Formats: sequence, C-alpha cells, structure tokens
Amino acid sequence: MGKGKRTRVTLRQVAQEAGTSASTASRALAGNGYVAEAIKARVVAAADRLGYVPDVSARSLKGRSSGLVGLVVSDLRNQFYAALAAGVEGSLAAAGHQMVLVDDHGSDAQALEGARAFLAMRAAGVLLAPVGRAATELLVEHGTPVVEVDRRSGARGCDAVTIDSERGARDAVAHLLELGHRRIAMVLDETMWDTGRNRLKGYRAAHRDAGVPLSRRLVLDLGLRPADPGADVAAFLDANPGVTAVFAANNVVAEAVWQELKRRGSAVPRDCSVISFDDLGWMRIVEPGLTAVRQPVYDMGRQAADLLLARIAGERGRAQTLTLQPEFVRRGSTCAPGGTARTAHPSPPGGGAARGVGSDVSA
Amino acid sequence: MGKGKRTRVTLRQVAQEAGTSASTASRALAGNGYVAEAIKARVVAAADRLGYVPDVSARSLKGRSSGLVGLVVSDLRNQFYAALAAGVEGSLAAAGHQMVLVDDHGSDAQALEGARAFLAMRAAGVLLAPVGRAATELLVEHGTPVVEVDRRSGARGCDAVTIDSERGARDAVAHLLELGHRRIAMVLDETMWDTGRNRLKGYRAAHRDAGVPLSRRLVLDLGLRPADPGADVAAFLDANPGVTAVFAANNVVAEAVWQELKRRGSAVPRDCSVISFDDLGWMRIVEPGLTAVRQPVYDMGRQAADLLLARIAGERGRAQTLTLQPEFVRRGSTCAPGGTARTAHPSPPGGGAARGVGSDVSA
DNA sequence: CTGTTAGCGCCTTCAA
DNA sequence: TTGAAGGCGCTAACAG
Repeated sequence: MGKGKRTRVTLRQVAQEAGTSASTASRALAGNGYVAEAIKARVVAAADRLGYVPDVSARSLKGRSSGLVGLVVSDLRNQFYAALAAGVEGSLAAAGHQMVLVDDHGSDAQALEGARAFLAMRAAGVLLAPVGRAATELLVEHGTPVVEVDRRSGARGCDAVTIDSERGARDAVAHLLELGHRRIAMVLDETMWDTGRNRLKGYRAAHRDAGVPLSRRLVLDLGLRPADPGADVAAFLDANPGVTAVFAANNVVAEAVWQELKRRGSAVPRDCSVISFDDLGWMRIVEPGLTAVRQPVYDMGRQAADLLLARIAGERGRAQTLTLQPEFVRRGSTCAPGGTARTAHPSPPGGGAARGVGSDVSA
Repeated sequence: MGKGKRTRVTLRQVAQEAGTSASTASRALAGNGYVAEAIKARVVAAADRLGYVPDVSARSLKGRSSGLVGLVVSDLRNQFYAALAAGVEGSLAAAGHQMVLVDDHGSDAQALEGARAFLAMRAAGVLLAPVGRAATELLVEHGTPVVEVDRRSGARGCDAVTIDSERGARDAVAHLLELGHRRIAMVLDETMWDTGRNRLKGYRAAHRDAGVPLSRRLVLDLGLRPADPGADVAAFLDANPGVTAVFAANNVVAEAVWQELKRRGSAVPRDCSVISFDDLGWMRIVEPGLTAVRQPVYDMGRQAADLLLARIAGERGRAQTLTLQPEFVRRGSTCAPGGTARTAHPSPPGGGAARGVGSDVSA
C-alpha cells in the first residue's frame, strides 16, 4: 500500500522481496506444503508490503476451475428472483465463492449465451432457473455441476430445488372452495414452465377433490410480458361476471389482478376474493392484506447453493430434487362469496395459519 | 456436441482436428491476423464439432483483464439495489461483459473483501455503492476503473453516478410546508452516508427557505438494521404528538412508518401526511397512494455501467460525477394538516406532477 | 524444508 | 499466409 502501482505485483516479486523462490512464496501464501515459520512470515510481510493480490486466472489455468459460480434468473427486477439471488449469494459468499449473475429475460437464447460464458470462465458450478433445457444440457455435457432452481427443465444430470407448486395451488384453491366459491378464476402468465403448469394442475386437482366442475373459460393466460395485463384482466372479468374469486399464479399476475379490481371499484373480498401464489411485502401492507401462498424463496436460493457447493466439493451420487413446501397464509382478501359469513379478520398482524411447512427429498 | 467429455477441449485439439497449427486456429477463431478462408472455415467447423469453448483464464493471463465487472451493493433484497443491479446487468450484458455481484450487507469489511476478490479476478472494472472509502481506494490504487453509484465515498480517482438527494428532499419537504405543515418529522436510518446526510440537508434547507424553525427532536434516526423499527417509530410518534407529517428518507423507513401509522389507526393523510424518498411499486398500490420522490434507479445503474464501460475502453480524462434528478410524485398521502383544504386527489392513476426531471454533469 | 523444472491454454512476435 | 517459439502467473512434481 502506498504508491499507486501500474504493474501488478507478481508472486515472483514477492519472493524476491522476501529473498526466497517463487515456489516457497507460493507455499507460504497458500498454506500448502512445508515452509519454515520464519520464511513464511517474511513472505507474508513482503506480500503485504507490496500489496500482492494472487491472480485467479493463473491459478485456475493450472487447476481445474475458477471459484466463480454462475446464476441465471429471468428478471432481476422481480422481487422473487432478487430474493433468490440474495439467498444464493449469501451461501456462496460464506463459502468463499463469487456469484456471476446473468439475467436471461426469459429468453432461451440468452440463457444459453450465459451458459457459454460460464463455460468460458470455467465456472465451478451453475445455478439456474431454467427457461429451456439447452443451457442445462450444455453445461452438464461439459461436466459443470448444475442445480436448477424454482423450475425444472427436464434435462438430466442435474440437481434441483423447487417449490411444490401443485400442492400450494391446491391448498389455496381448496380454501376458496371451502368458503363456498364455485366460479374461481385462475390467472397466469405462462404454462410452458412447470411452475405455471403445476399450479394449474393444483387448481384442477382442488376442483376435482371437491367435485366442482371445471371450466376452461375460467383460466386466463396473460402470457409473459403482456402489453397491458390490466386490460386483459378487465376484459376477462367482464366476460365472466360470475367469478367470485381469483387465484393468481404469481406475484406479477397478482399485482395486475389487484390493481384492476381496485380500478373498477370491486370490494375485496366482498365482491371478489383474491389469492396470490408468492407472498411479497406489499401484500402484507395493502388493505385488506392478501391471502397468499408463501414460498421460502431466499431459503430456496440458499439450499440450492448448498447443494451445488456439495457437488463442487466432489460429492457423487444420483441427481437429487429437493422439494420445498409453501405455506398458506390467510389474510383479509378471502371470504365467502358475497361477503357473507366472513370469517377472516381484516388483516391479522402476524399473518395467518401455517400449513405444509417443511421440506422433503425425493430422488 | 454429442458425447459427454471429461477433458476440456483445447485450442490445440481444435487445430489438430482441423489439420493446422494452434496459432492459425487462434487467429481463425479470434479473427485477428491473416487466415485463408478455407482454413478458417475448417477451424470453425472443427471447433464447433468438438464443442470448443475458449478459456478466459488463459486469455486474461496473457492479456490484461478478464471481461468481468464487479458490482457491490448493500442489500440485494432491497428492491432499490435489485433494480440498480438490473440496470447494471442490462448495460454490461449488451457489451458482452459478465457481472459479478457481491452483497456487502452494509459492512465495510465485506465490501473490501469483495474488492480484493475483484482484484484477484482481474476485473475489468468495478461498480459499487460505497459503504466506506477503503474498497474504492484499494481498487483505484491498483488501477482498476471504479464508478461509485448512488452514494459517494469521497475517495478520489473514480467516477460516480448519484441522485440529487438534497434537492429531492427539499422539494418534498417544501411541498409539506406549502400545505401548511409546521411540525414535520424526518425519519432515516443512517447519516453516515451522503444519501442520508444530503436528504437531511434538504429537509433543513426547505425549512430555512420557508422560515420555519427546526427542531432536532423531529429527526429520528433508526440506524441501519434496527431491531424493531416499528417500535422506535411508535415511541417517537408518542413523544411528538404535534407531528402532522413524516418525511421518510428511503423505502425501508417509509415502510416502517406506514405500517406503524396503520397499526395505530392513524388516518393518512388526515391525521398524518407521509412522503417517501424512493418510489416502490407498493406505494402506488396502497390506499391512499404514497406521495414519493422517485429515483431513476434502473437508469442510474445503466448509466453507471456505461460510464465504466467507457473507462474500460480506455477513456481518459478527469473523474466525472453524474447527478440524476429525482422526480416528485404527488399521490394521496399528503394534504394540509388536519385534512382541511385537501387538494390531493385520492390516488391519481398516473402519478402526479413531475419536477426536476433530467440530469446534469459536473466535474 | 527449499529451489528448480515444467507446464496449464492462449496469444503474439518472429521467421519462413 | 502459416508455423514455431516464448511467456503470461502460478503451482505441482521432483530433486537437493
């Protein structure tokens, strides 16, 4: 530290400064092999004095990989993915790894580009919320450990951590059915990923369980990045005046639904009950609070990273899928149709009843 | 593509497959130097066939730096930082760079650790929301281009992109004063960074401008990561019953204030007006909508990244500070004290009056 | 315990 | 237009 340097300090220079050879200096700094205490101290002091920073490029050129771990998400501005990334980062940082973050904006091509970049940088491993199987397959083929998060692409040879979408959706819709709703709409923005598909499955399963007939008309798929989701929801509600409750498949959809209901002056839950899959901060803040299926997002990130770290550390064995259970949180946005026999408290401070907490492993 | 490979494909292997030398293959793939078209095609085909991926470690060992760019933020779960990161990523990805994201959790030590990691990976440049000057100084000293975002540490030798906190705060508080408020509280969670400090300055300046006396009692500093911000706000409000308006210094504080007001049954804005510095999605969703100082966060990330890219590309010249102007958005959470002469519409769909849009550069 | 030797994969002179 | 040679910074053998 002191004078600004133009040339990076190399190990050789440190060794010279300490009056020893490069290999000894290497051993002293890395802590491998035998080095006399005295020399070691001299080397460390010299490194310190010169502001030495080891070059990971050189290091990973020798060894196997850089310490970098890639993460691909579909929309960093979506709190869901931000929380996921935060969880991943926390776990990786604790293990001394760096996280390279790529936003694929839901595009298969961009995910693949990201994967290629990870390959090029010899990433130690990659976590991704898949948008297709190409990226995963490319990485696996090259021997890079991969853990899929949130969704599964169907590619083989990688671990995964997901949330039980079907169960979460089934519980939510069952709640509405129990309250007496018979015309329950489901709004989603994609069915090409297993998250959307499984939530739809859960919606259907709940109906079957209750012996309530299904109608295709009650399912609205906005598609990813709808131009004007509010308008689509509006048109849908106009076309289906009998709807007394809406199940929104994720936080983005939930926001669109909520805003449209507010815009048209519908009273929630009296005129229409609402449940969101995914529980964000604002859902606790609005009045009434939104009944929601909470996903342990941050934790999912952490656990996925841990799984990956284990693979990086050399753990063998079959690919595992960790399925996390969501938690049903009842707030004020759901009640019996027409507002009769309202059992929900307006907005309980603490949240609501927990259900299905925990997680289980399946091969 | 095809058979899973255990050993990474090297340039030499590609060359061999194409029946040429490594140097020629290098030129063919990199596009440097002269290569016969026929040979070039053969090499490209071979590379493709073998699934060749260049090794950036080797490449950056030769050259100067890896194509990696570091970003340090203080809390990825905070939507503000997530949006910032998204902006940065967008710009970097477009330029073919990868973003390495580090969350320092507001800790100087962790930021420094991140900086060291960036140095070790020979990052092409680094963007950071500084928590101290140590990280910036270390990087600058080693010749790594740095752009500070959102805040400035005071370290020299780096560019910066910030938002005019003082002006944003002054405008907001002036609005409250114009409405007739005289006991306006300001709640913040830090004054060690220039964001908090400057917002406080703006708060004071507005009072001075209006000739309204200031009282230290009206400023509540919760401190970063308060154990129970709600309780602190509650105690503060109890101790200052005369307060008719609250100016919250950022989205975290705004949420705490909002929740506490709701908890105690205060009617906003009749009993208490509220303004937030930083405009998040939920502030548009709640009833009434929150009057807010909107920051062009995503854009700040983009612009900061662009500035850094220019430096990486070799742009010389003095360090620049780009100051972005916030936009005052009036919604329903502000009115005259006591709810008299209420001029605000309950919750205008589009937002409110814009003010101070644009940006300017200063050396 | 320490120094010498030999590359990791790539790119960049330099000759041919 | 192409190939051979050398070296980026580091570390893992191998002597000494």
